[in-house]
Amino acid sequence: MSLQKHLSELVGAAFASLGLYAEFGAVVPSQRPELAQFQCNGAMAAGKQAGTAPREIADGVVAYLEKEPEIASCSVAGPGFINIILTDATLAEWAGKTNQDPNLGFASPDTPRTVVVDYAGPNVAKAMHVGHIRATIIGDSIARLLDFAGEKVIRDPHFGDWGFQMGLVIAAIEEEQPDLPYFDESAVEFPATPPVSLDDLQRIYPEAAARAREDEDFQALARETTVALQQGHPGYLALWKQMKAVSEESQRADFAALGVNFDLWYGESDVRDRLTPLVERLGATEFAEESDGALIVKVDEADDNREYPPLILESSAGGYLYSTFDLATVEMRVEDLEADLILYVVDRRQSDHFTQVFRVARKTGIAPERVEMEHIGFGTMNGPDGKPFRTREGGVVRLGDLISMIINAARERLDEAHLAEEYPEEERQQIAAQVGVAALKYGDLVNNRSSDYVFDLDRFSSFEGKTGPYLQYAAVRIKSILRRAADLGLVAGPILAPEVDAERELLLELTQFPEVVARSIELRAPNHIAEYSHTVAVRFNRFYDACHILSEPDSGRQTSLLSLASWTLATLERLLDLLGIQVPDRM
RNA sequence: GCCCCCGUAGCUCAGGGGAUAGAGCACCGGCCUCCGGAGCCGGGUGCGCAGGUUCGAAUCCUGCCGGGGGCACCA
Repeated sequence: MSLQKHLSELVGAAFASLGLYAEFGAVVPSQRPELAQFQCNGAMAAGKQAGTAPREIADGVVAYLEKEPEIASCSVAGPGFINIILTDATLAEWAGKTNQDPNLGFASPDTPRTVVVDYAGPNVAKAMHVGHIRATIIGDSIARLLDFAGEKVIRDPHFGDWGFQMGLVIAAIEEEQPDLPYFDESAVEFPATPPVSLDDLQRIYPEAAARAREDEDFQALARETTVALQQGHPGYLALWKQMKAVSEESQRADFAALGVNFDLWYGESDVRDRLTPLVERLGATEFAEESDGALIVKVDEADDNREYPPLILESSAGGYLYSTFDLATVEMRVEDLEADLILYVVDRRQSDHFTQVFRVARKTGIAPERVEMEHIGFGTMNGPDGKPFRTREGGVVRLGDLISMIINAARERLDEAHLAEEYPEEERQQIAAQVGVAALKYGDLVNNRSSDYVFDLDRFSSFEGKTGPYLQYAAVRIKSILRRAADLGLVAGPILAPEVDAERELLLELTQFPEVVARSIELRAPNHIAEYSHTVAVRFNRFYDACHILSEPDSGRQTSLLSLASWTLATLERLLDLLGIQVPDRM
């Protein structure tokens, strides 16, 4: 139970004592900190419903609350705002309860759900690029949030490895090097090493894609190649496996650099055995029909204000496209993984695609009613010019390059600031990596996920302002105090009633942790965590300035302040962990 | 053409139907016998425009203007 929930129940009881719904008692942090700590706005709504003057109701609530020992003062303001200030003893009591709780006051659900988080979405045949950064970072944070909240989380990168892009690349390679054994119908053995490097693929794929747009013959060839692969052509399959291995190697490196892990390592191809049976089954239902040589399912619904394109089950060439992969993947996640909720952390430009998939999955029974599916869309990462982030030459920036870029920037900032100068080189580089990744992740996650944002290397890697490095620095400073305190033999003690404003405000801020986490999960919005972590750091810095722990003469108070500092650190580290950011021990 | 998203301070961005709309940067001024000053304190005439709903709107609805995106065999 959080302090805010506890208060809401208390105020709810006050409303109930007046014969009104307890729900009106919902309490939120005060918007006017100089007036109160918490406020309840329920009197206005209650007044309207009961046909009574809001202030009259508020007066009644206040009269009830004034008798509560936890409440120091309580008053009505404006049209019927109820302002509440708690006694310092109550704050200390709640601090004591939350401080030692590993979940920092957050209560897990009674019945965890199985949640599949589908994010990152790398493609075979190319290295990850900036377009994957948000999917990876946001998806990872959402998975961490759900995991912290006690859900059973299954992280799945969902490789794009079975579609038309594979046919394109294979067809292009076949044309370039037709003598390779993969293309020899009679071959039964294939080379152990791939005929192409990742750099080759980086070149071949865009070229082939561009050519297919203009060259109808090549396009048809690539489609046929895709179908052949999907139908199990041995040579194509062997080549495909090798290309997959080549790109996975670089993708694993990128994920490792970002500190992102998955529970599964599945792609479209992992449901390939489900494709034909699924299409045959749906093809026999009233939902499917033939159109322009393709097998489609219409997805329009009665109260739509627009027309949707149909979902394509099977292309006119006889191959399967990503909608079919996604449907089969839903089926797999429902049947094999027993998912209750599937989250797709994918660029919001694909919202029509997910509308199609969700509707078809629902109406064909692939996704039973109990299974929820959500598209968690996000906006684009732009460059300083406001257009999608590119290299100076106008090319696509590889994710690995972006990561190196920001780690180098972090290293430069550390050197400039003469931080970590006396540490071993290995540790300095390790710190630079942690700081760089923090800069990248925080710079992304602090934005509302559905809006576009501007990637600014210098700003993100700065130690000043609302940045990842600033938060790491704040946490490191607390660690430093705790280390020094330990050296002096000081042990954290019970949290006493706060005496100064900065101390009280920090304490109050820390009690908001459960609400912020809950809201962040509900909205699938890590930016609330990011904003809150900054607020906590700012509150701590004020406290740090106002309360000097190590020189505090009163030992009871000193150990209380120490506890507050360690509670802050625990909160900050947890918040940053939810964003996928690590805090070095020193920097 | 139809549909979706966005428009908030000089800049980059938050903002949950509630009071006086916030943060960071930048700029100006203070604070170092003290735990890491990469800190703290102070400095602000901003919700694209016009209507509507509501006791109350940046938030919900309608229209307009401006920007971005999407519209079946790519993912």
